Amino acid sequence: MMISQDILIKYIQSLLPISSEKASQLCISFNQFEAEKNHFLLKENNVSNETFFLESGFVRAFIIDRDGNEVTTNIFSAPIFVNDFLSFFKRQPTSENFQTLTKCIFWKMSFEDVQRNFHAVPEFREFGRMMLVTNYSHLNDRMISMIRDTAEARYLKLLNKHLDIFQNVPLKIIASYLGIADTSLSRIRKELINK
Amino acid sequence: MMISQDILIKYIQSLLPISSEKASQLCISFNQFEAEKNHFLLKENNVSNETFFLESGFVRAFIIDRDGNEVTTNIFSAPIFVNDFLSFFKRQPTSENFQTLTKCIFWKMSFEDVQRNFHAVPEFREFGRMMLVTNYSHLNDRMISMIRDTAEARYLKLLNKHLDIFQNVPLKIIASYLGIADTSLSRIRKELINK
DNA sequence: TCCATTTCTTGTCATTTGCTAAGAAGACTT
DNA sequence: AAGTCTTCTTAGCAAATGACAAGAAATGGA
Repeated sequence: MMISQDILIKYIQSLLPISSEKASQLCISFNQFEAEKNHFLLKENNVSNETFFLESGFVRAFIIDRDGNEVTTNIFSAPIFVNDFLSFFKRQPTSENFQTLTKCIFWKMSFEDVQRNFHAVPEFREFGRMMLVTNYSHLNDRMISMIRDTAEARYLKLLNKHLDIFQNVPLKIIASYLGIADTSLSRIRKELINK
Repeated sequence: MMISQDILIKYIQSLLPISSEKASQLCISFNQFEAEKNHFLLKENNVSNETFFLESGFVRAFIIDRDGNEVTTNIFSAPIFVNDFLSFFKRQPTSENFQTLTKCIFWKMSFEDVQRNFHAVPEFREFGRMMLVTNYSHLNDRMISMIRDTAEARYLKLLNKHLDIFQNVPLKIIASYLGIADTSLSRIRKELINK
C-alpha cells in the first residue's frame, strides 16, 4: 500500500490557513489504516478517543431505536473527517455507532495527540472549533429539512449533492437517513420516473 | 424598574471561571430591556446580531413548515442565553423565529460588543465555544430522543426537568416541541391519568 | 459460470397519527 | 360580573406511512 499524505494535507489546507510544513508536521500524528466493509470505528456507550480522516470509502453513523432498528443519522463520503466530536471533546459516551459501508482508507489521530497538537501548532487550534461548527450546522440543516421539505425533496437534494452515495450505499441506509422506510423510498423513486 | 445585574453576573460565573470584577466589566456591554408577550427577538432570514440573556420569562424558537404551520424547535426557560449562535457566529441568515411566550426581562449584547469583549476579556473567549457546544449538544440529545423515545417518554422527561414550562407555556407549543399534534398530546395525558 | 446473498420493488393490509370540528374549561378584560 | 378570547379535551374520520411478504434483480464469491 502506497502511504501518501497528499490527500490529507490538501484537505487540511482547504479547511485551515496553514503552511505545507505545519500541515506535514500535523500529519506525523495521523496513522493510516485500511478497514474492510462493516468495520466499526466507534460503538455506542463508548467515549470517542480518535478522530478519523476518511481518505476513501463510505461510512455511516446510526443509532438503535426502541424497536431495535438501525436508524441512519449520517452518511460520510470521502474526503471528510469522521467522528462524534461532542463525545470526543466533552469526553462523554456517544449514542451513535460508526461503521464502514465499503472498504475504506483512514487516517486517525488520538485524543492525546489532538490535545498535544493544539499546543504545538497554533493554526490547528481552530480545527476543533471548526469541526464542532460544521457538524452542528449540518445537524441543524438536517432538522430544518426534516420539517420543511418532503421526503421527495430531501431525496432529490441528496441526489444532486452526493450522487456518489447513491452509487455506493444501499437505498435502505439512505431511506433511513432521509427519515422514511425503504419501501416508501421505492415508491418515491417510482413516482419520479413517471415524470 | 430596578436594574440589577446580579442574576446575569451570577449566571456568567456559573458558566465561566471569571472574577466578579471581570464579570461586572462584561456586563457593561449588556443592556437590559423588557419585552411583552409575543415580541419577536429574531425573525427568519435575518442574521442574528444580538445575543440575549433571558433573566425572567419564557421564549420559544419555531420554524414554519411547508404547510405554514409553526413548529417549535426550542423552549427557553430563564435564566439562559437565547440565540441562534450558528447565525450569530457564522453571520448567516437564520431559519428560525424567536418569540417571547410571556412578558420577559432580557439583557442583550451586540455582535460587535461580543467581538470586542473576546479581545478585552480573555476569560470571555470560552463563551462562544461553550454556547455552540451547549446548543449543539442539546440539539443532538433532542434528535436521539426523537428516535429512541416515545412521545410519552419525551413528555415525561420534559415534565420532570422543566415543570415551570408546563405552568407557563400552552400545551399546543409543547406538543409541537415534542414532535406531535396537540390532540395527540391530549390523548397521552389522558392515558397517563388512567395509571 | 453458477449459486447464494443482498438489494430493490411491489402489493396488500393494518395502524398510527393528524385534521377537523365542537364543546368545555379557563383566563383575561372591561 | 359578564363577555370574549384562548386553551384544552374529545370524538369521528381520513390519509399517510410502515410492516410484512413475495418475487425480481443485482451483486459477489467460490
